[in-house]
Amino acid sequence: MYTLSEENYLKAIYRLALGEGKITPTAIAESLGNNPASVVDMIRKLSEKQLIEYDKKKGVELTPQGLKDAVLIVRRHRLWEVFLLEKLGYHWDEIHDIAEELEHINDETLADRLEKFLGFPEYDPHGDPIPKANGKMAKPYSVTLAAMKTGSTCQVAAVRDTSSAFLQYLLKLNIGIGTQIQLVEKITFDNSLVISINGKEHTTVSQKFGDNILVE
Amino acid sequence: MYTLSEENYLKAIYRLALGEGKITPTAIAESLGNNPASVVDMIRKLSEKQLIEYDKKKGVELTPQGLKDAVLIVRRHRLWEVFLLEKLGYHWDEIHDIAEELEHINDETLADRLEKFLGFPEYDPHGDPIPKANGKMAKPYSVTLAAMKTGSTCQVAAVRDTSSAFLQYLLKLNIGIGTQIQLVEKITFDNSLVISINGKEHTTVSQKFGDNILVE
DNA sequence: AAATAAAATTAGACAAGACTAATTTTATTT
DNA sequence: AAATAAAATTAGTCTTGTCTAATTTTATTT
Repeated sequence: MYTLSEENYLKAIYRLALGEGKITPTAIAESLGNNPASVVDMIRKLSEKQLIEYDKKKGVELTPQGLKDAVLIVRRHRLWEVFLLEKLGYHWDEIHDIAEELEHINDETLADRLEKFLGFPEYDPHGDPIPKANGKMAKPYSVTLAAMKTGSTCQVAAVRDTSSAFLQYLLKLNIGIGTQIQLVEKITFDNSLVISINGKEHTTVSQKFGDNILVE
Repeated sequence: MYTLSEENYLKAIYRLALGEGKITPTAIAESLGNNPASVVDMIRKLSEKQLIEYDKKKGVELTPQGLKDAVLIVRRHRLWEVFLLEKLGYHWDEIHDIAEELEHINDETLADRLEKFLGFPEYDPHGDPIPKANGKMAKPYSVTLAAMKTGSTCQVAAVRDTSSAFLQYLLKLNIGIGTQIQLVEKITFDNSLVISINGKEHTTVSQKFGDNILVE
């Protein structure tokens, strides 16, 4: 299929496309930790391969083919995450980096077989929907904990940040997918959140924290 | 750990070291389908990293560290092959190339977890012994079908060639690990073998075929 | 609108790992 | 032992994907 780099660019562009606003070379560079000059080169390459279109006004956009390829990579990543957690017993803070490598293994039927073996999971261990073979997937969760009304109660549906720093912090706080959280108070000074985890003790977390928890 | 190329060289050298005779740059080049000039470069690189030693007289040898690393790659390859066959339902002619990619995924505990998940298999689907975490493994099978006495009966223990061309041929002949074969006759003209598969009809196969079947 | 800042782009360099062609070294014949 | 063949090595090139530094373009301030 494509080189490792090409796939990583496709994935980065796909992820950026989920947010709003146009996708600039600088944004891609930041997302991949690369230099913008390198990104310009790769934009040229992927454009020639008809996987993206680049227009100074509109920014970078995936073509239908590019989108299809990007979604396949995401599909593989998320399926492997389920495998690592459920079958091999990893914790959710350990699986991202390994899946980052596994996702590039390309075989006609591998993802489909893995999906079947795992029982056609809908969501990965971080709460992200797993694309089906046809590219369709459940709608991602989008409401953040920080956006909830004071006093309301919700359940953790997904995490935005999948860094092990964040996930280990959640582990320490006893928060996982499905954990019930009540938003007790918003501190107006710095938008900190006072929350109650599973009806237990009150804890204060930062706004950044609240922005990275998606609830339902 | 190492680059993809470095790992592939280590693996190739390991495989060649199982045979007899010294390991020359040319042999490595043939084994990887590379140019000898490229091999010379990599020999220099791996020597600097103390993974191999190269002496014109003795040829290439793995250092203790190089051997350890090579065995780990082989371990990962063979464990993934078991996974692909037993858990994902691939046939044995389809798994080699995928395992060739999976084997390079490096994680502290991945191979150990996979091994446990698979129930600590001793042999892979081609009959090759799977190295344990400490590097030890069962002795590989070494007696070829071609080396058997006329009239004797044996069981297929392993295959030397893991190309899908060979494995598909075996599939067509209904030969797998454990299949009983009787060596009915050796044709002296070209060393062809007349065999009886599972006590059934007689079939003639080439010497090359007989050299690639290991029996017990 | 001019000045300034930010973003995008170009030009040129570099490392890895492959190649070809030429040369040197080693091995094998005659 | 000389001639020849084979293997090993060197030298130089190429591609991929990155980088830095310099320049140009676009956006934002004042």
